[in-house]
Amino acid sequence: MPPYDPSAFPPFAVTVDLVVLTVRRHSLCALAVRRGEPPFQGRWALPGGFVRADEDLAGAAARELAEETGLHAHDPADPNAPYGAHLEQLATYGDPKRDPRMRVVSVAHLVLAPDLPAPRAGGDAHSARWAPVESFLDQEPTSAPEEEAPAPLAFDHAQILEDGVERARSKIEYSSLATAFCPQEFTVGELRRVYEAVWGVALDPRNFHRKVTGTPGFLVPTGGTTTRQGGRPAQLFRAGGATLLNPPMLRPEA
Amino acid sequence: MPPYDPSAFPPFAVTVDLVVLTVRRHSLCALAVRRGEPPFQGRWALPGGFVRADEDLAGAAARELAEETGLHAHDPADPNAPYGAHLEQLATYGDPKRDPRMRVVSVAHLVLAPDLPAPRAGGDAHSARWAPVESFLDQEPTSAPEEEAPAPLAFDHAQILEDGVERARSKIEYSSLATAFCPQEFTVGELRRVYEAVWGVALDPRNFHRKVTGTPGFLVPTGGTTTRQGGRPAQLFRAGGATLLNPPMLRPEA
DNA sequence: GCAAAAGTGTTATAGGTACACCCATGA
DNA sequence: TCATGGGTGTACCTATAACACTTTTGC
Repeated sequence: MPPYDPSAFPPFAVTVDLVVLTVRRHSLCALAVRRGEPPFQGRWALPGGFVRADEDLAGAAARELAEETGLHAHDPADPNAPYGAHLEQLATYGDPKRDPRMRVVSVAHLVLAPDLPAPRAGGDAHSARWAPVESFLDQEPTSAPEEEAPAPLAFDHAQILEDGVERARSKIEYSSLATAFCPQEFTVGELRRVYEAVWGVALDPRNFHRKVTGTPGFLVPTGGTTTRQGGRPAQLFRAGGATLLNPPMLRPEA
Repeated sequence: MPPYDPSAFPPFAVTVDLVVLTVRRHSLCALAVRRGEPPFQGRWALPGGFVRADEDLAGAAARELAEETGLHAHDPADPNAPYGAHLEQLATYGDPKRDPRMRVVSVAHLVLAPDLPAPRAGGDAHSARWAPVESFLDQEPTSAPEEEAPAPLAFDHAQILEDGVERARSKIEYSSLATAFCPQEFTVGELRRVYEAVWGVALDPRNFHRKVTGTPGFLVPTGGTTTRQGGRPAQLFRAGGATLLNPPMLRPEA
């Protein structure tokens, strides 16, 4: 690396973009915001913004998350921190032509959040929405046009979203991350519906129950029960300390 | 995102750093280069350099790899491309203070290569070396000081190397990436020694043989045999087309 | 013959799938 | 009483771990 010489390297803008996922009404949904300025004015895009001069990448992502949703991110380094959404770095996108204005490198982050109150974005409810991830990804006119399918996402955001969804799908296999989609206390059935929504499959409720309650460190019973799903009261659980599941959850094959 | 206004965002330098791993003499080794200029002059660091104005991130990583080692990266999008090292994006490091000179965001990449002829770096053999990854990571004086243990790596490169090693260790579990450490044709025993070196464990040769030859798409026999390891001649294999292994290889627990 | 590495067979056991069956609540 | 979801028991099957044993070379 050469000594400090500002003319020796080209200047870049660095942004963070957020893939914010949640499970609503049995379906995996992503947060999108409507762009107010060109390029791609009026199109949907992932939330994000410039990294400031004095903040690190995770900090910028957490700040953008709070500004766009009111969520605050959980800091895994501090287990006593208040409850918060899971945030992790996803990947970095730096094609020279990805932004027509200038050279922008975007460090994408993945956020997993429980089902939320309505999103807010600068107070304008029309400029932020949750939508099923397929509505952003299935852009070929395979079936009847649905009103759910907006124009393709701006920039390379469809690719970023697809990478984030795939990360989430694979990571809930071998980690306890699926609990990040649940409220603090949840039932085994609610957790199962998270897996079913993220993977897009049906799971056997009986084997699922045995498996998650038998995996050490995954779930700890709170002692309470709930009947909010109807039927027999279900035990309530919190996420246990384990982050890596052994044995892992197995995603059914195609 | 605000409209184009160069004063609205701080300028960053963007670099790529490379975690280049190989297996030599039954041990997982990383490539390091000696820094010629401050900061950290004379210390070992990961190879890397600035991203140019017109190249994308993977292209910059492939260029640096060729410049520092003579290796060229395999393009997974073109299976007919000539044999080459595996290259993938690892993670991005952007702490505001990670480089004392200026704000630098580094997009780290992971390279897996077969055992190589001696490294070269600008023709100066003294400025590049392979060393076991533990010699860079075990920086506490746990045992007798070895000549193998140089000063800690410059910048945050010890963290980057550790992340790269962990990525390699986990990825050979469920993908066929371990073959990237082998020459084009290799024996089951050679592949087993790769797993043993990367994981730092001993594996049962008999069960290993059954498992890798029984996993569809992992290995294809070339028909040839070799006796270069001594003992009974062993069949030679090439990497099969499969990238995801099903069932996965299981890393023995602690 | 002997050492060394390759490769096969066999057995015990853990974990998964499928599904019959019972439990506790609200309507 | 019935519908709904929660939860347990059990039989079958697949994959793995452990290890005895045979094969084919070099020396």
